[in-house]
Amino acid sequence: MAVRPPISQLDAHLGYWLRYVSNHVSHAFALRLERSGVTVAEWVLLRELYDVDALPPSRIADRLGMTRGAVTKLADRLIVKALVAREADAQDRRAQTLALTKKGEKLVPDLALLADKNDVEFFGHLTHEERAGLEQLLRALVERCGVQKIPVS
Amino acid sequence: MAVRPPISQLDAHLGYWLRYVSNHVSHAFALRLERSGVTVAEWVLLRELYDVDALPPSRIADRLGMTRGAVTKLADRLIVKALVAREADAQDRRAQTLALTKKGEKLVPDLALLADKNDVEFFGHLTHEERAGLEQLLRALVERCGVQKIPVS
DNA sequence: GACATATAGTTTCCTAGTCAACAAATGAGG
DNA sequence: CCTCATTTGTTGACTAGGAAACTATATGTC
Repeated sequence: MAVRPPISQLDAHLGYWLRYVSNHVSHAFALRLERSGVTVAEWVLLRELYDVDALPPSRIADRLGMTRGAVTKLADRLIVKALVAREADAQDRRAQTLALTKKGEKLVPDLALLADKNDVEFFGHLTHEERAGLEQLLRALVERCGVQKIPVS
Repeated sequence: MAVRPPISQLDAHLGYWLRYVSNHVSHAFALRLERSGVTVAEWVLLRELYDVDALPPSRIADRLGMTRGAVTKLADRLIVKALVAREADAQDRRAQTLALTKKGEKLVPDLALLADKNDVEFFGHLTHEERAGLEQLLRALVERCGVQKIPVS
């Protein structure tokens, strides 16, 4: 084999390790959610709606960092599952609003427990200092990147 | 609005922050790669082939944590771009092998520089200790999760 | 040797996004 | 008012991946 100029290894990058761990944590969480018939993106939307009465899809698209088209389809799926309801806006006839149904409202706290458990599974063994340090470091990185969206995938 | 039972916030989870940062780092890298007409998954495959003469698709699927079907398509795209070549295995007529073309071999070091730059953009401002600590923590997490795959997306 | 089983890669169907074109409604300027 | 630009949500074409069925070849057993 021809000798090739040496270049940096994939795993020489922090971005590599970050994605590695992040993928695993998310995948494990997706598996937990699976039994409830909900995807991670769906969970995030549901969780957003839990804290407020209702949100227009466009706001959700902004917050989740998705296109409006994607939110339309995401909402469609949640409506089919009867977890979310669409309502017309009284003032602006272009606009809508999405809100949790009773069923959705009931489900979200259970899913939140799954999220808690998942975090414990992966980070529970860290010391308090390690956890705090990691969170602070990640928050600082986000700060530096400017205002950003909720990671959905 | 009905008062709802309080539950944990999305951003109370380390997994949330991890994904948040990871998504941004990867997205920024994808933008850098874009000018070379290569996706992140394609980059990872190219980088894997750089260190060896050739690999069968099944090995690649294992290493990248993708299905063999996905590797077939990924390889197809790289072949169209003339960065990778398929070769039949002499011994086993089921098997193939993927290898970099001259063009691919030439491109990979450039892409490696992009990866380096991207990592500097996001983590360059950290102290040496912070970087080392983060990497060690992430490596330890991976260790705990067992042997895993290269994160591709 | 012949047949059952396993393996390598492909293909098809499905999911979940993006992007760009679109229709309907609003709002701002003349 | 009227018109033109903007905004809201939807749609359709496309991309990238997973799951499982499929084809061809190899292997192991009787």
